Amino acid sequence: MTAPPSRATADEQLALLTRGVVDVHVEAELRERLAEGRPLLVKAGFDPTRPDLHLGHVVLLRKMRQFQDLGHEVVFVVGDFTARIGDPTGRNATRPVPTREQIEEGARTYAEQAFRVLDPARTRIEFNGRWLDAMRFDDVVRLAGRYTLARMMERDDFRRRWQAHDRIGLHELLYPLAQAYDSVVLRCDVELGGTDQLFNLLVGREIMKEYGLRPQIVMTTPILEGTDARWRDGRLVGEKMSKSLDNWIGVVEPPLEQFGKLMSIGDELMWRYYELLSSRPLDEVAQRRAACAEGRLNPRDAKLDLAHELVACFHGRSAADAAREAWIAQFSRREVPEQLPEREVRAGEGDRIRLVTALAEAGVLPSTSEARRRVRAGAVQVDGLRVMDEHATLERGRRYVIRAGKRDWVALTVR
RNA sequence: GGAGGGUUGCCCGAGUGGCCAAAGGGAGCAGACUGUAAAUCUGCCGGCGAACGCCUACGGUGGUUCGAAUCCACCACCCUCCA
Repeated sequence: MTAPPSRATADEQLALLTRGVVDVHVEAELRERLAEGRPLLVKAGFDPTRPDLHLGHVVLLRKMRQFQDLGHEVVFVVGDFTARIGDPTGRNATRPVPTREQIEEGARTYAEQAFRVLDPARTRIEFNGRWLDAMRFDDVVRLAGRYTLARMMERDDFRRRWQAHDRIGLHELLYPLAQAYDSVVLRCDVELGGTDQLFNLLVGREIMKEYGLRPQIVMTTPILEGTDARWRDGRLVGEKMSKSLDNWIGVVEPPLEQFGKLMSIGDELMWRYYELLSSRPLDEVAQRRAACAEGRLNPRDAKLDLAHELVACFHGRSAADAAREAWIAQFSRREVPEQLPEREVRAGEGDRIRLVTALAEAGVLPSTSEARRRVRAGAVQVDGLRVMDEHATLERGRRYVIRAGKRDWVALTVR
């Protein structure tokens, strides 16, 4: 991570903090506050119903970490209140409301993951239910009176739905206010969020002014593209990273898993990840990119460095070293992986078992049909020899090393 | 309250009584090539079975029929128009 230039000037800090940031409202105010030389209170909110942090969240967490390294204090606000009230978009109305225990559990694992990036010593965790639960209806009405419908309808999402005559629940108008109120209670200097949060963050500014406070500075970070983003017509095209789209890399996934996923992203996406996730200086990234374009640097090697840096961030340097070595051995040199899952299956009649049955029973592949397909496709090797016969059998008492596809390996003993 | 349209496999979407495990596309998987990148080509793409085949599947339930994704009834949900 970034080394703490403890005595950085306001301008030096500003340069660092605005890297990879889409919007700053208002930059002059940020410089002003940095110049005050005191630790600023920096807030970011998280939804505790999705307790799996991935690289998309890391973009924001890294920005928070930068603030910490410069001596500022970060508040990690868990939106437990919002989670209990329900889904703000009203889209999945049937989604079960999580229990208190689930939310607390989610928040706990959330923090645990976040601390792979954040500095625990400079992080405060707050549940917004602490103050929102205590509000009475008249408090809410008074809060609502501080904002207007016209301003609320400036939000893209609301305006579009209004024009399309789609349903907009009145409670939805309250969510931005609740989030803004968090800032009032905490007296934030800065609030961070993804670009999709811009509107809500700006409401925070307005409401703070209404309460006679200095408005928070708002900074937004880009939404990270998922691992399946591709280069089309001269630009990067892809959905945002999310677990449900299965284009994610989790913060707590095993090192080799992370390493492998990073190595299989497209080249263009690599530069995006370099920019938003790496702590290498931007001009160095630019140099590497140019070197790749001119053929002086193999993009694969640039990707190896990126994967190593990120895995080291989440799991430590030695785990990253091991992951890199294992990856090169298995996928570049095509060797048998060092750590094979050991499985056992029972032989049937004649002291034998069919290969396809064994693969399914051992849980290597989801079904014998899938195993059959792979065998027919020539994807299966037993002890280094390709097996194309779907009727092939294995013998009792032996241990086989089986490859059932690019990444499905097993050491299988027949009992 | 009235009229009409829709609900198909992971997604989109064709299919209006047997030839439908269901066209086509996308995604995905595997193989070749390679840098486990992209692009490209090939194959696969519900489950079980050595195999003839069997089972499950076209919103839900029930019915008509030798036979239904396709026809009928009721129910649920979504959309459009009228009031």
